[in-house]
Order: sequence, then C-alpha cells, then structure tokens
Amino acid sequence: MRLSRYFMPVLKETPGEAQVISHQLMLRAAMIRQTSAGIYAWLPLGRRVLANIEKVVRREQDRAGAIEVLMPTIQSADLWRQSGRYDAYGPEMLRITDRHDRDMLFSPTAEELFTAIFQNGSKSYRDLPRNIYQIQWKFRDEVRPRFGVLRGREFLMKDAYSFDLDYDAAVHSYNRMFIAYLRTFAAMGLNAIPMQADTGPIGGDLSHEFIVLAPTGESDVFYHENWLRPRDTGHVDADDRAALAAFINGLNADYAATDEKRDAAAEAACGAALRQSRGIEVGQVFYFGDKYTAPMGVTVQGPDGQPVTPLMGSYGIGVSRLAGAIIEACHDEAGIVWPEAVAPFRVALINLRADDGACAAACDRLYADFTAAGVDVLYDDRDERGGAKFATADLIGIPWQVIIGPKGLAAGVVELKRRATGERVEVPIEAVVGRI
RNA sequence: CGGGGAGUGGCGCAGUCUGGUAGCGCAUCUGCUUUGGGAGCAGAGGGCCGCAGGUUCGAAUCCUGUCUCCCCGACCA
Repeated sequence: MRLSRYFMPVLKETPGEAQVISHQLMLRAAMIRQTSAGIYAWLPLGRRVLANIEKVVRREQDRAGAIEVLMPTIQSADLWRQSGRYDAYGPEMLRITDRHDRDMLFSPTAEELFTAIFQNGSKSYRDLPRNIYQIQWKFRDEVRPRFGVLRGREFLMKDAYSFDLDYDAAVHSYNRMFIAYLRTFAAMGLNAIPMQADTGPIGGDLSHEFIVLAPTGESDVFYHENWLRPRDTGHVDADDRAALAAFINGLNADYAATDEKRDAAAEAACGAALRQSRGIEVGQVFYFGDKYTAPMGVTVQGPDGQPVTPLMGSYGIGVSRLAGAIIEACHDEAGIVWPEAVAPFRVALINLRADDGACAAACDRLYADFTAAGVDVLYDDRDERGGAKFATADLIGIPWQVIIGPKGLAAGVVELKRRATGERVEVPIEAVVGRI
C-alpha cells in the first residue's frame, strides 16, 4: 500500500479522552475513532490488525476441531425467555423492539442460539461431540465503558460452544479449548495466564480466565511466579485425552486465581513465590453441563434408544479487546511495537527523499518486489522529511523498516531496522527482500 | 447507578470569575527555501463557543433545562 493513497490519519497529539496507553496509541496510530461511548469505528490499520488476530484465532480453533459458523447479531427474545436469561441478564442487554412490536435484542453472547441450532441439526449420539464457533460482534450495554477497546460496549468476540455426551468427554472438550487458547495467545506474542475464575451470568462450575499481565488491567490477580515463564505446548497431543488432561492438570498445579477465586491456603503454599498484579482478561472458558440444554429440552438419542441431554461448555476470546491488550504489552515511548503475527503490515518502506529520482525508482522497485513476494508492505512515498516518516513508522509499530536514502543508495545498500529492538543493519539492496 | 469533571476550527488548549468585534500551538492549503529522527520563512482558509429557553441594549461568559463525553466507585468479555 502506498501511504500517499491510504487512509491513515495519525495524530501528533493525544486526544484528551484517552487515559490508558493502548487507547491513546490506537487513536494516534489511526486504528480507531470513537463514535459514542464504548463504540468504535475501525480505520484501515485497525481493521487489518483485527483481521490478523482473527486469523490466528481461527487457525487454532480449526486445529482444535471447532467448526466455524456465523450467527445473527439481532436475536428474538423468545429463545432467551426459554433459558430464563431474558429476565436474568438485566440492563446490560440491549433490548430492541421491531416495527411489529416484537421483542428483539442485540446478542451479548449466544449460548441459546447455538444450543437451538445444534438441536435442530443433531438427533443422535453419533452427532456428538461437536464444537461450533463464530467470530461476531457482540453488544453489552456496560454502565461505564472505558479504556478504549479494552472495555467497549460493542466488541468483536470469538465464541465457541461444545456439546458432549458425558462429563469426561465434556472435560476433554474443555481441555482442548484450554490448550488452543494457550497456543492462540502465544502466537500473538502474549503470555496469557489461565486463572481459576468466577462464572458470572454464563453460569456453571468450571471456568478459567486467560489473563495478560498489565498495570492498566482491570482485574486484581494472584499467581505463582512460575507463570511468568511462558509454557511450551508444542509437544502436547490434544487428541490424546489422558495426555492432555495430565498436561493441563500439571499447569494448574501452579496457583493462579482472579480476585473472586482467591484461595488463602493455596497462596500460603506459594510462599515467597506468590505474585500479585493487575491483568486484562483476553479469554474465558466455561463448563456448565446442562444449564442450557436441560431447560431448552435439548436431547439426542443415545445408543440404547433413550434420550441423552448433551453437556455444554462455552469459550470466548475477546478479539477486539486483544488489539488493545497486545498494545498494552507491546509498546515503547515511540509507539506500538507489533508482534509479527498481528502487525497491520510487515514492512514499512521509507523513502527518505521522495524528490530524488533514484531513490523513488529504487523504492518503487522494492515495493513491487515485496508485493510479488507476498509481503505486506506500507510504502511511505509521501513528500515528507525523513524524521516525520520515521516517527510515523515507529508510532504505528510496523516490525521492519526498510530505509532508502541517497547516501546508502550510492553504495548499493539500504538500511533495515527492527522496530522491536531499534537494531539497524545495512543490507545490499538486492538482498533485502530475502532478508525478510 | 452514586460521586466528581469537561463540552470553544481536525487535535491540544486559553478566554467564562468581572458580559462589549473569538484567540494561541499543532494540523491543513499556497509560495520559496530545506531534506537521515515529527524543518524554516511568508501568506491563506476553516469556529451559529454541545443544544434549547431565559436575563440584558449586548451572552462563549450570567440563569434554567437538556444532551454528550471523561474520571473515581459499584458492575463487567
């Protein structure tokens, strides 16, 4: 993409409405604009980041055997009356009336609809287990939205729902999502710690929140210092029920809990290794058995011909929240420092002298080469001074900067700068595409 | 929802107490110079001062109402 033709209105000054660093940087880097409290427009750069986060989430969900669907955002109140949540959910649920005065709502989560759709297509125990997910916008009418996309009212979320025949199988489904989550967050450059968690309005008796440590986080969290070291999940076979359970039980032997689930005895056992911090929740997994299937009358026919009520779990990842959470974890004084997996572009191509014919020609050629090689490149071909281009590239956090100026070009080299470390090396111009 | 604060060009702010032709920095546009870390000079454009009433000869400024946004708390993916 040529910056001279792009839509990327970066801000030199921080808007007064933004308090936390990720919110400030998302506004300054032209990722988002607020349209009302807790509701944001996603500009091109932000949209690319969202798409990249989705890509990672989708890859790990698919790998874990989950199947993607897409449900409506606007739902009828009927299903929610069946489950009893229409009254239980409270004012957080955005309620809408259509022209026929029918009660509708903007979905804050989708257990009811997934359960109904599942029942509609599943009659036999042979149809189990299944795990179905979507990546879709949700709305929760928070009393006080804040911190930009970390706590918006409208947010993009991956939500998955598992259906199993018995408790052991359901726990295996839970464990599969558990390890998929560890892999998902690790792939984005985050160390997300699974912590014993409250189940809230979803209900149920087994739940973990995945927490990214950050001083601006909203939750107080408590954990064993072992969690500061990221865990390797590469060797675990998620299809092996016993091995997976053993791995996850091993992880959970190290204490980690949110404020509501603190355990004085377990904390005492940690001794000096106990840590306290603030954290951002980026995902949560729940097991809740027949909480929805029973009241909604969902059954499949078992091997013996008798009806069986499937047991469920649900699994959320805050996709739009992750954009903010990653920035909280990955930034410096100059701006955002994107992990490669989610960066809006991989390379910022910086022409230091747009008025110099040789520089422009070399840049145009490199731009074509990068594009042909399938590398996402943002080409700063604006008629600006070098300093302004460096500041912009640093602000928006592109992992690699390829810098071309008249001096280097005369010697046949360009400069390659790594955003994360600031490290720069001179590379022969023909070699630079290969280096990335 | 309880408590606090704020709405003035795109962004950041001053002006409000004490009513009298709406200002500054950044950004934008034009020209010239400049060109390896947010350039300099000169000129220009852009604002029913959140909205609605009221007081007054006259309101960004005073009064009443209302909307919106932000912060602390309670609540939450």
